[in-house]
Parts: sequence; structure tokens; C-alpha cells
Amino acid sequence: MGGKRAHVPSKASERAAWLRGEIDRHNRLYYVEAEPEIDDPAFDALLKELESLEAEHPDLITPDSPTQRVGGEPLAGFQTVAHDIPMLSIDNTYNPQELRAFDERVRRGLGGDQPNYVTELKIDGVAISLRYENGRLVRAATRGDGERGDDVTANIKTVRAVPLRLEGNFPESLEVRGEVYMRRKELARLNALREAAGEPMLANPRNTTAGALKLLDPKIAAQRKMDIVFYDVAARENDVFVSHWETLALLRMFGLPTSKESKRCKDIDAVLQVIEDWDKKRETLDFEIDGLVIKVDAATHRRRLGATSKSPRWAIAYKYPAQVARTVLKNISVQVGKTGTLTPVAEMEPVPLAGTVVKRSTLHNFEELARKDVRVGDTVEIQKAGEIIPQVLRFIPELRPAGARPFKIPSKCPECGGEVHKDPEGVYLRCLNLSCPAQVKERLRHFASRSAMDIEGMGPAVLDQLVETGLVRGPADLYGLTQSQLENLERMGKKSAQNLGAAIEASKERPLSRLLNGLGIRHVGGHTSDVLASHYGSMETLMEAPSGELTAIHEIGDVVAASVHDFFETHENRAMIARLREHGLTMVDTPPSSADGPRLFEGKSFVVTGTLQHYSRDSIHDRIKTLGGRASSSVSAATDYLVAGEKAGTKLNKARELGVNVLTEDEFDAMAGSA
DNA sequence: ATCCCTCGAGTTCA
DNA sequence: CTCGAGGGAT
Repeated sequence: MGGKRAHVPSKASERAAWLRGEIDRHNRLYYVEAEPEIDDPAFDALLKELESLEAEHPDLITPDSPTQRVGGEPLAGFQTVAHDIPMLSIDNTYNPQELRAFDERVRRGLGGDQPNYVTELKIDGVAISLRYENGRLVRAATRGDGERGDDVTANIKTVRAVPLRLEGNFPESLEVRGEVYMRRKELARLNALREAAGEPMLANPRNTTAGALKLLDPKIAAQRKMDIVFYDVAARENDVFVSHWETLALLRMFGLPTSKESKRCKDIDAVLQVIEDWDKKRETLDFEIDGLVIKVDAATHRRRLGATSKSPRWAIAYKYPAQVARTVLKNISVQVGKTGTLTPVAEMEPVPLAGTVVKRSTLHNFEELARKDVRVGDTVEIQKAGEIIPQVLRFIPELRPAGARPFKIPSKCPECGGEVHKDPEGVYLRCLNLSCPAQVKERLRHFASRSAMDIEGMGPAVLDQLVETGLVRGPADLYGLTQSQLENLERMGKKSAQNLGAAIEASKERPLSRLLNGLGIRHVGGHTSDVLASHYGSMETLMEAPSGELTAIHEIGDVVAASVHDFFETHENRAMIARLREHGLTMVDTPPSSADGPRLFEGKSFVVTGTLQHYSRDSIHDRIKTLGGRASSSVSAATDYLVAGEKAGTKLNKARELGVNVLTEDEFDAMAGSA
């Protein structure tokens, strides 16, 4: 360094040009080669000198000067720009078997040839496309929908690892793709600042990066130090590159940083070894990865494989099972259920977890909430129970903002302001106001649902209006609605109103069991409704049944009997049922007649799991029942058959453990169809 | 009294 | 899907 100073040109413009060259060179040594020659203070000194020089001689400023990373004025908004070559997404695999299946597809597609693969870390950041014209960065765009994204050039320029001009023998026009991301250390630094300022914590680097790219003021974006790696050139079929491996080398020659962790593998076994190695090692990285990307190396092979409209056939992502994710708890809201239960719900910054984007999760009840002690503003860890339902595990004490206060248990119903009361035995808080609009809506939703009265078109939007306007207070009111009242609802055309009216009318024919289920009597669901309806056959006899008589029925005990008895003793409920009768509801059970055919499944218990081709869950349950079988919801030793469709989960495993007969859909049809 | 099987209730997301 | 708890068998 010192030696070069001797022939530093003295003229300001030459000095400025030299400084720019040096700064670019050191940037490159730092970010691309990872072999810095000078330390940070020395680098900053060069930058400072250039800044003051440019301040004295503003005419010396060039658009690609390293001092111009933070552009001038904040933007009014982001322009949408089209990608010349679409940014395809990559298919995911989640286990070695799926990856081997990919390998087999590839080799079949190559007529048996064995391709080389390149593995790359799949950094959890934001995909980006950068365009260089004559070596100058002219545009940076997010992936968006793959066809068009947002122009984030001003913010991308603040990423120090992004060269503003290319080096080497670059083509006149070049579009490159990479991933912008944030290191864990940087996130920790930002959070320390935010904590001191009493601002909400940033939960994860990915969201923070995405947020930073969308900041309208590049000066603020510059304060969030982001990083980038490049992994591809956007090119068409006739590209000049021989292999992916060489493309990566070329990117480095242009001064574009690439990952040092990419590897070339001779077959899928070698790839799986790399995956296994990183499974343990990934925690030691200073940034987050959610898996690896595996790409066929040779360009000739890629061309033979081609792409579907969504993704290339020559690349696949391998994702590590992301069991837990971190996000920020933005708010705790309180929901009112159909029985008046107040349930606290965690509203979170959306975060990807095990294949979906999670933003809400139940906190069950206020005792549970107090036990977990999560507070608004906390960073929380969430996981998915059985790959489906998100749960809040815990908060991260180090990331708790200073002012976070424990959630206050509501003393009034948040929906109607009514009195709340703690369930004597249970842990639940309940709104006691039976005409609380939230409860009314929930009860009506249940009444109209598929497993009850099955009124098509009676969705939440319609019910909201009907209840808010006071037209409907209970199930009986639905049958008094006029056609013009329906038509006057928002977003309701004449045709939709007619359909809805017809659906309401049709629901009058539902058998007693469905009506009972719809009434929402405590402890009485679909199954118990069936039992009661088939025992009594009509509403009248059931209503007058004494408690002792009810308990004599198989599967009805003290608790259920008392609940049913109480329900029919209550004046309001009797009045409602009288009104339903006036409106002409059937209110009788349709007993199985011998004309229904043979009861092939008599005494047999079935459980259904997974997605079926020709049945909905309800329709197969109906079919089982008409044939005299029992459709149950959980597998046990008492289960005779499990019908397993696509994506069967834990039930299938349990059935195998217990030695329960497992049927495919076709096998089930064969059994049922021979009727 | 205790176990096991089910049901009901509350739950999320595409 | 999971939890808690009702119902019945032991």
C-alpha cells in the first residue's frame, strides 16, 4: 500500500479516479475473494477521502462512484418491472427418497446419462435479479411473481457486496441472479439498537431483508447492512456457458461474489452426503439456510431436460425440516366462540413454516397465556403440531423489548361488552350474554354448516350482515327472510339471492339428526345427534324425554343427558323450536329402510384419512353409514378398516402398528360396490 | 377406581 | 390435529 502512494497523481480528478479504483478493488478482495489486504479503518479512510474530494469538486462525481451507494431522495413508491427472462421457482423435496426420485427423473430424461450435480446453500433471503449494461448496474428487481417484480435499485446499491461496475471481460449486457440476505450478527446489532430505542424487535433475518428492500428511503435501507451471493446468469437456451460450475467462476471474474460453499458432486449419493454434512454444520453459519439447491451442472444436460412453466427440471431444492420458526408477536386478540368462550389469539408477523405461511395461532386460554407469559412485541418461537396447526412455544427473553407488558385478562366481552365469567371447573372465560353478536354469528355458522343444515351460500360475509343489521338473531329468523331482504345485502346479486333463498328452503327437509347437531346443544355433536335422532325419531318425543330415560340410551351418560334436558327445558329454546316448526321444518328422522339395500358394513368400524379421489370426507362417511357401518374419527384396536388416501399421516402409522386393515380407495369401492 | 375408546370443541391454511 | 373429558367396560 505505502509504496503505491509515491506515484499517486496529484490532480484532483486523477486522485478521485484512483481512489475509486482502489475502493472497488478492496471491496472485491473483501467480498469476492475473501482475502482483504487492508483493515476496515484503512478502507474507511479511502472512502472518506473520496467523499471530501467529491464534496469540494462536485463535478467529479460519477454515478457509479462508491460514494453514490446511498442515492438522493426517498422514493414515492416502487415501479413494477418485467423480467426479460422469468425468474422460475424451484421445486422442493423434503427427504432423501424424494431427492432420489428427482435423480431418477433426471437420468431418465438424459437417456441414462449420469450428470454431475452442483450443490449450493439455500440461503433464507430474498431472490433478486440485477442488470448490468456496459458493466454498470442499471437495475435491480425482486422476484415478484416470477414474471414481474419491484424495482429496488436504490436499495440494492446500498449493499456493499454489490459491485456498481463489473470487472474483467464482461458482456455488453448481463443479467445476474442472486440472493440478498442478512447475517445473524447484523440482525443482533439492529435489535440491540431497537431495544435501546424501545422499538419492536426484528424476528428473523429474512423478513428484515425483505422489509429493508421495500424501504422507500435508501438512507434507512443503508443502515441495515445486507449481503448478497450470486448464483446464476439469466440467459436463454443459446447461452455460452458450458456448465454451472463455470458460470460461477465467471461471475467471480466479473467481481460478483458467489458462495464458497458450493460443491460439485459426481452423483446423488455424493449430494446426499453434502446434505447430511450441512444438517449439523448449518448452525455454525453466520446466516440462516433452509436447505440446499441441487443443480445439474452441464449446460447440454440442462437443455435436454428443459423446464415446465413453473420450474426447471434440472434443479431441485432440498429443504431441511423446519420445525421451529421465529417471528414477532404483533398483537393478542380475543375471539368469542359459539359457546361464548373467550380465546386469546396470537397475531404474528407472517413467517414461513413447514410449507405454509403462519400468521395466527391460538393461545388456548388465559391461564395458558399467563403460563407462557408471551407479550405483545415479543419474539416467539412457533412450531406446527402434526405439521398442521401452529403453536406458540415460548418467547425469547433476550429479544423482549423493554416496555413489554403482560396481557391483561379481559373483564368484559370484547365483542358485546357483556359480563364474562370463569367456567367453574374449566379454565375458560365465557361471555354470558347469549345474544352477544359474536356468539350468535358462530352459532348460526354452525347451524348452516355442511355437517348440520348444509345451507350453501350462507357464509361468514352474509351472516355478518344479517346479524349486524338485526335481521337475524337465531336460526328461526333465517326461515323468515324475504327475497328482497336477501337481495338488499351487500355484494349480493339477484341470482345469488335466489340461490341462497332456495338453499334455505331446501334445508327445511334435513332430517332430525342434522337439525339437532345444528342447534349446538352442549356435548351434542354429530354422532350424539345421530344416536338421539334414531332413538326418538321425532323432535316432540325427544323434547319431552325425562333425564332418566336419556341416560338409559347407549352412549348417553349423565352429562349429556343433563345438557339435552336443560336445553329443551329452557323457554327460549322451546319457543325457537316452535317457530322452526311453523316454518315447516321436517324435524323427523328418516329411519333406515330395507329398501336402502343390504347393510354390508353392519357392525364394522371405519376410519378415513388422507385425500381421496372420488369422495369428500362427508360423502364417504355417508356411504359407510348407509351400508350400516360406523364412521369413526380416530384409529384404535377397535377399528376394523382404515381407508387411506393421498398424504395419509399419523393415522396410517397407527393403523399399521395396531395391525388394522388398511384399504385403498379402490379396495373400499370394491367392498362397498358389490352391494 | 381405572383404562380405553370416542366424541366435542377449538383450531390453521391453501 | 390435538386436547380434555364423557361414557362404558372392567
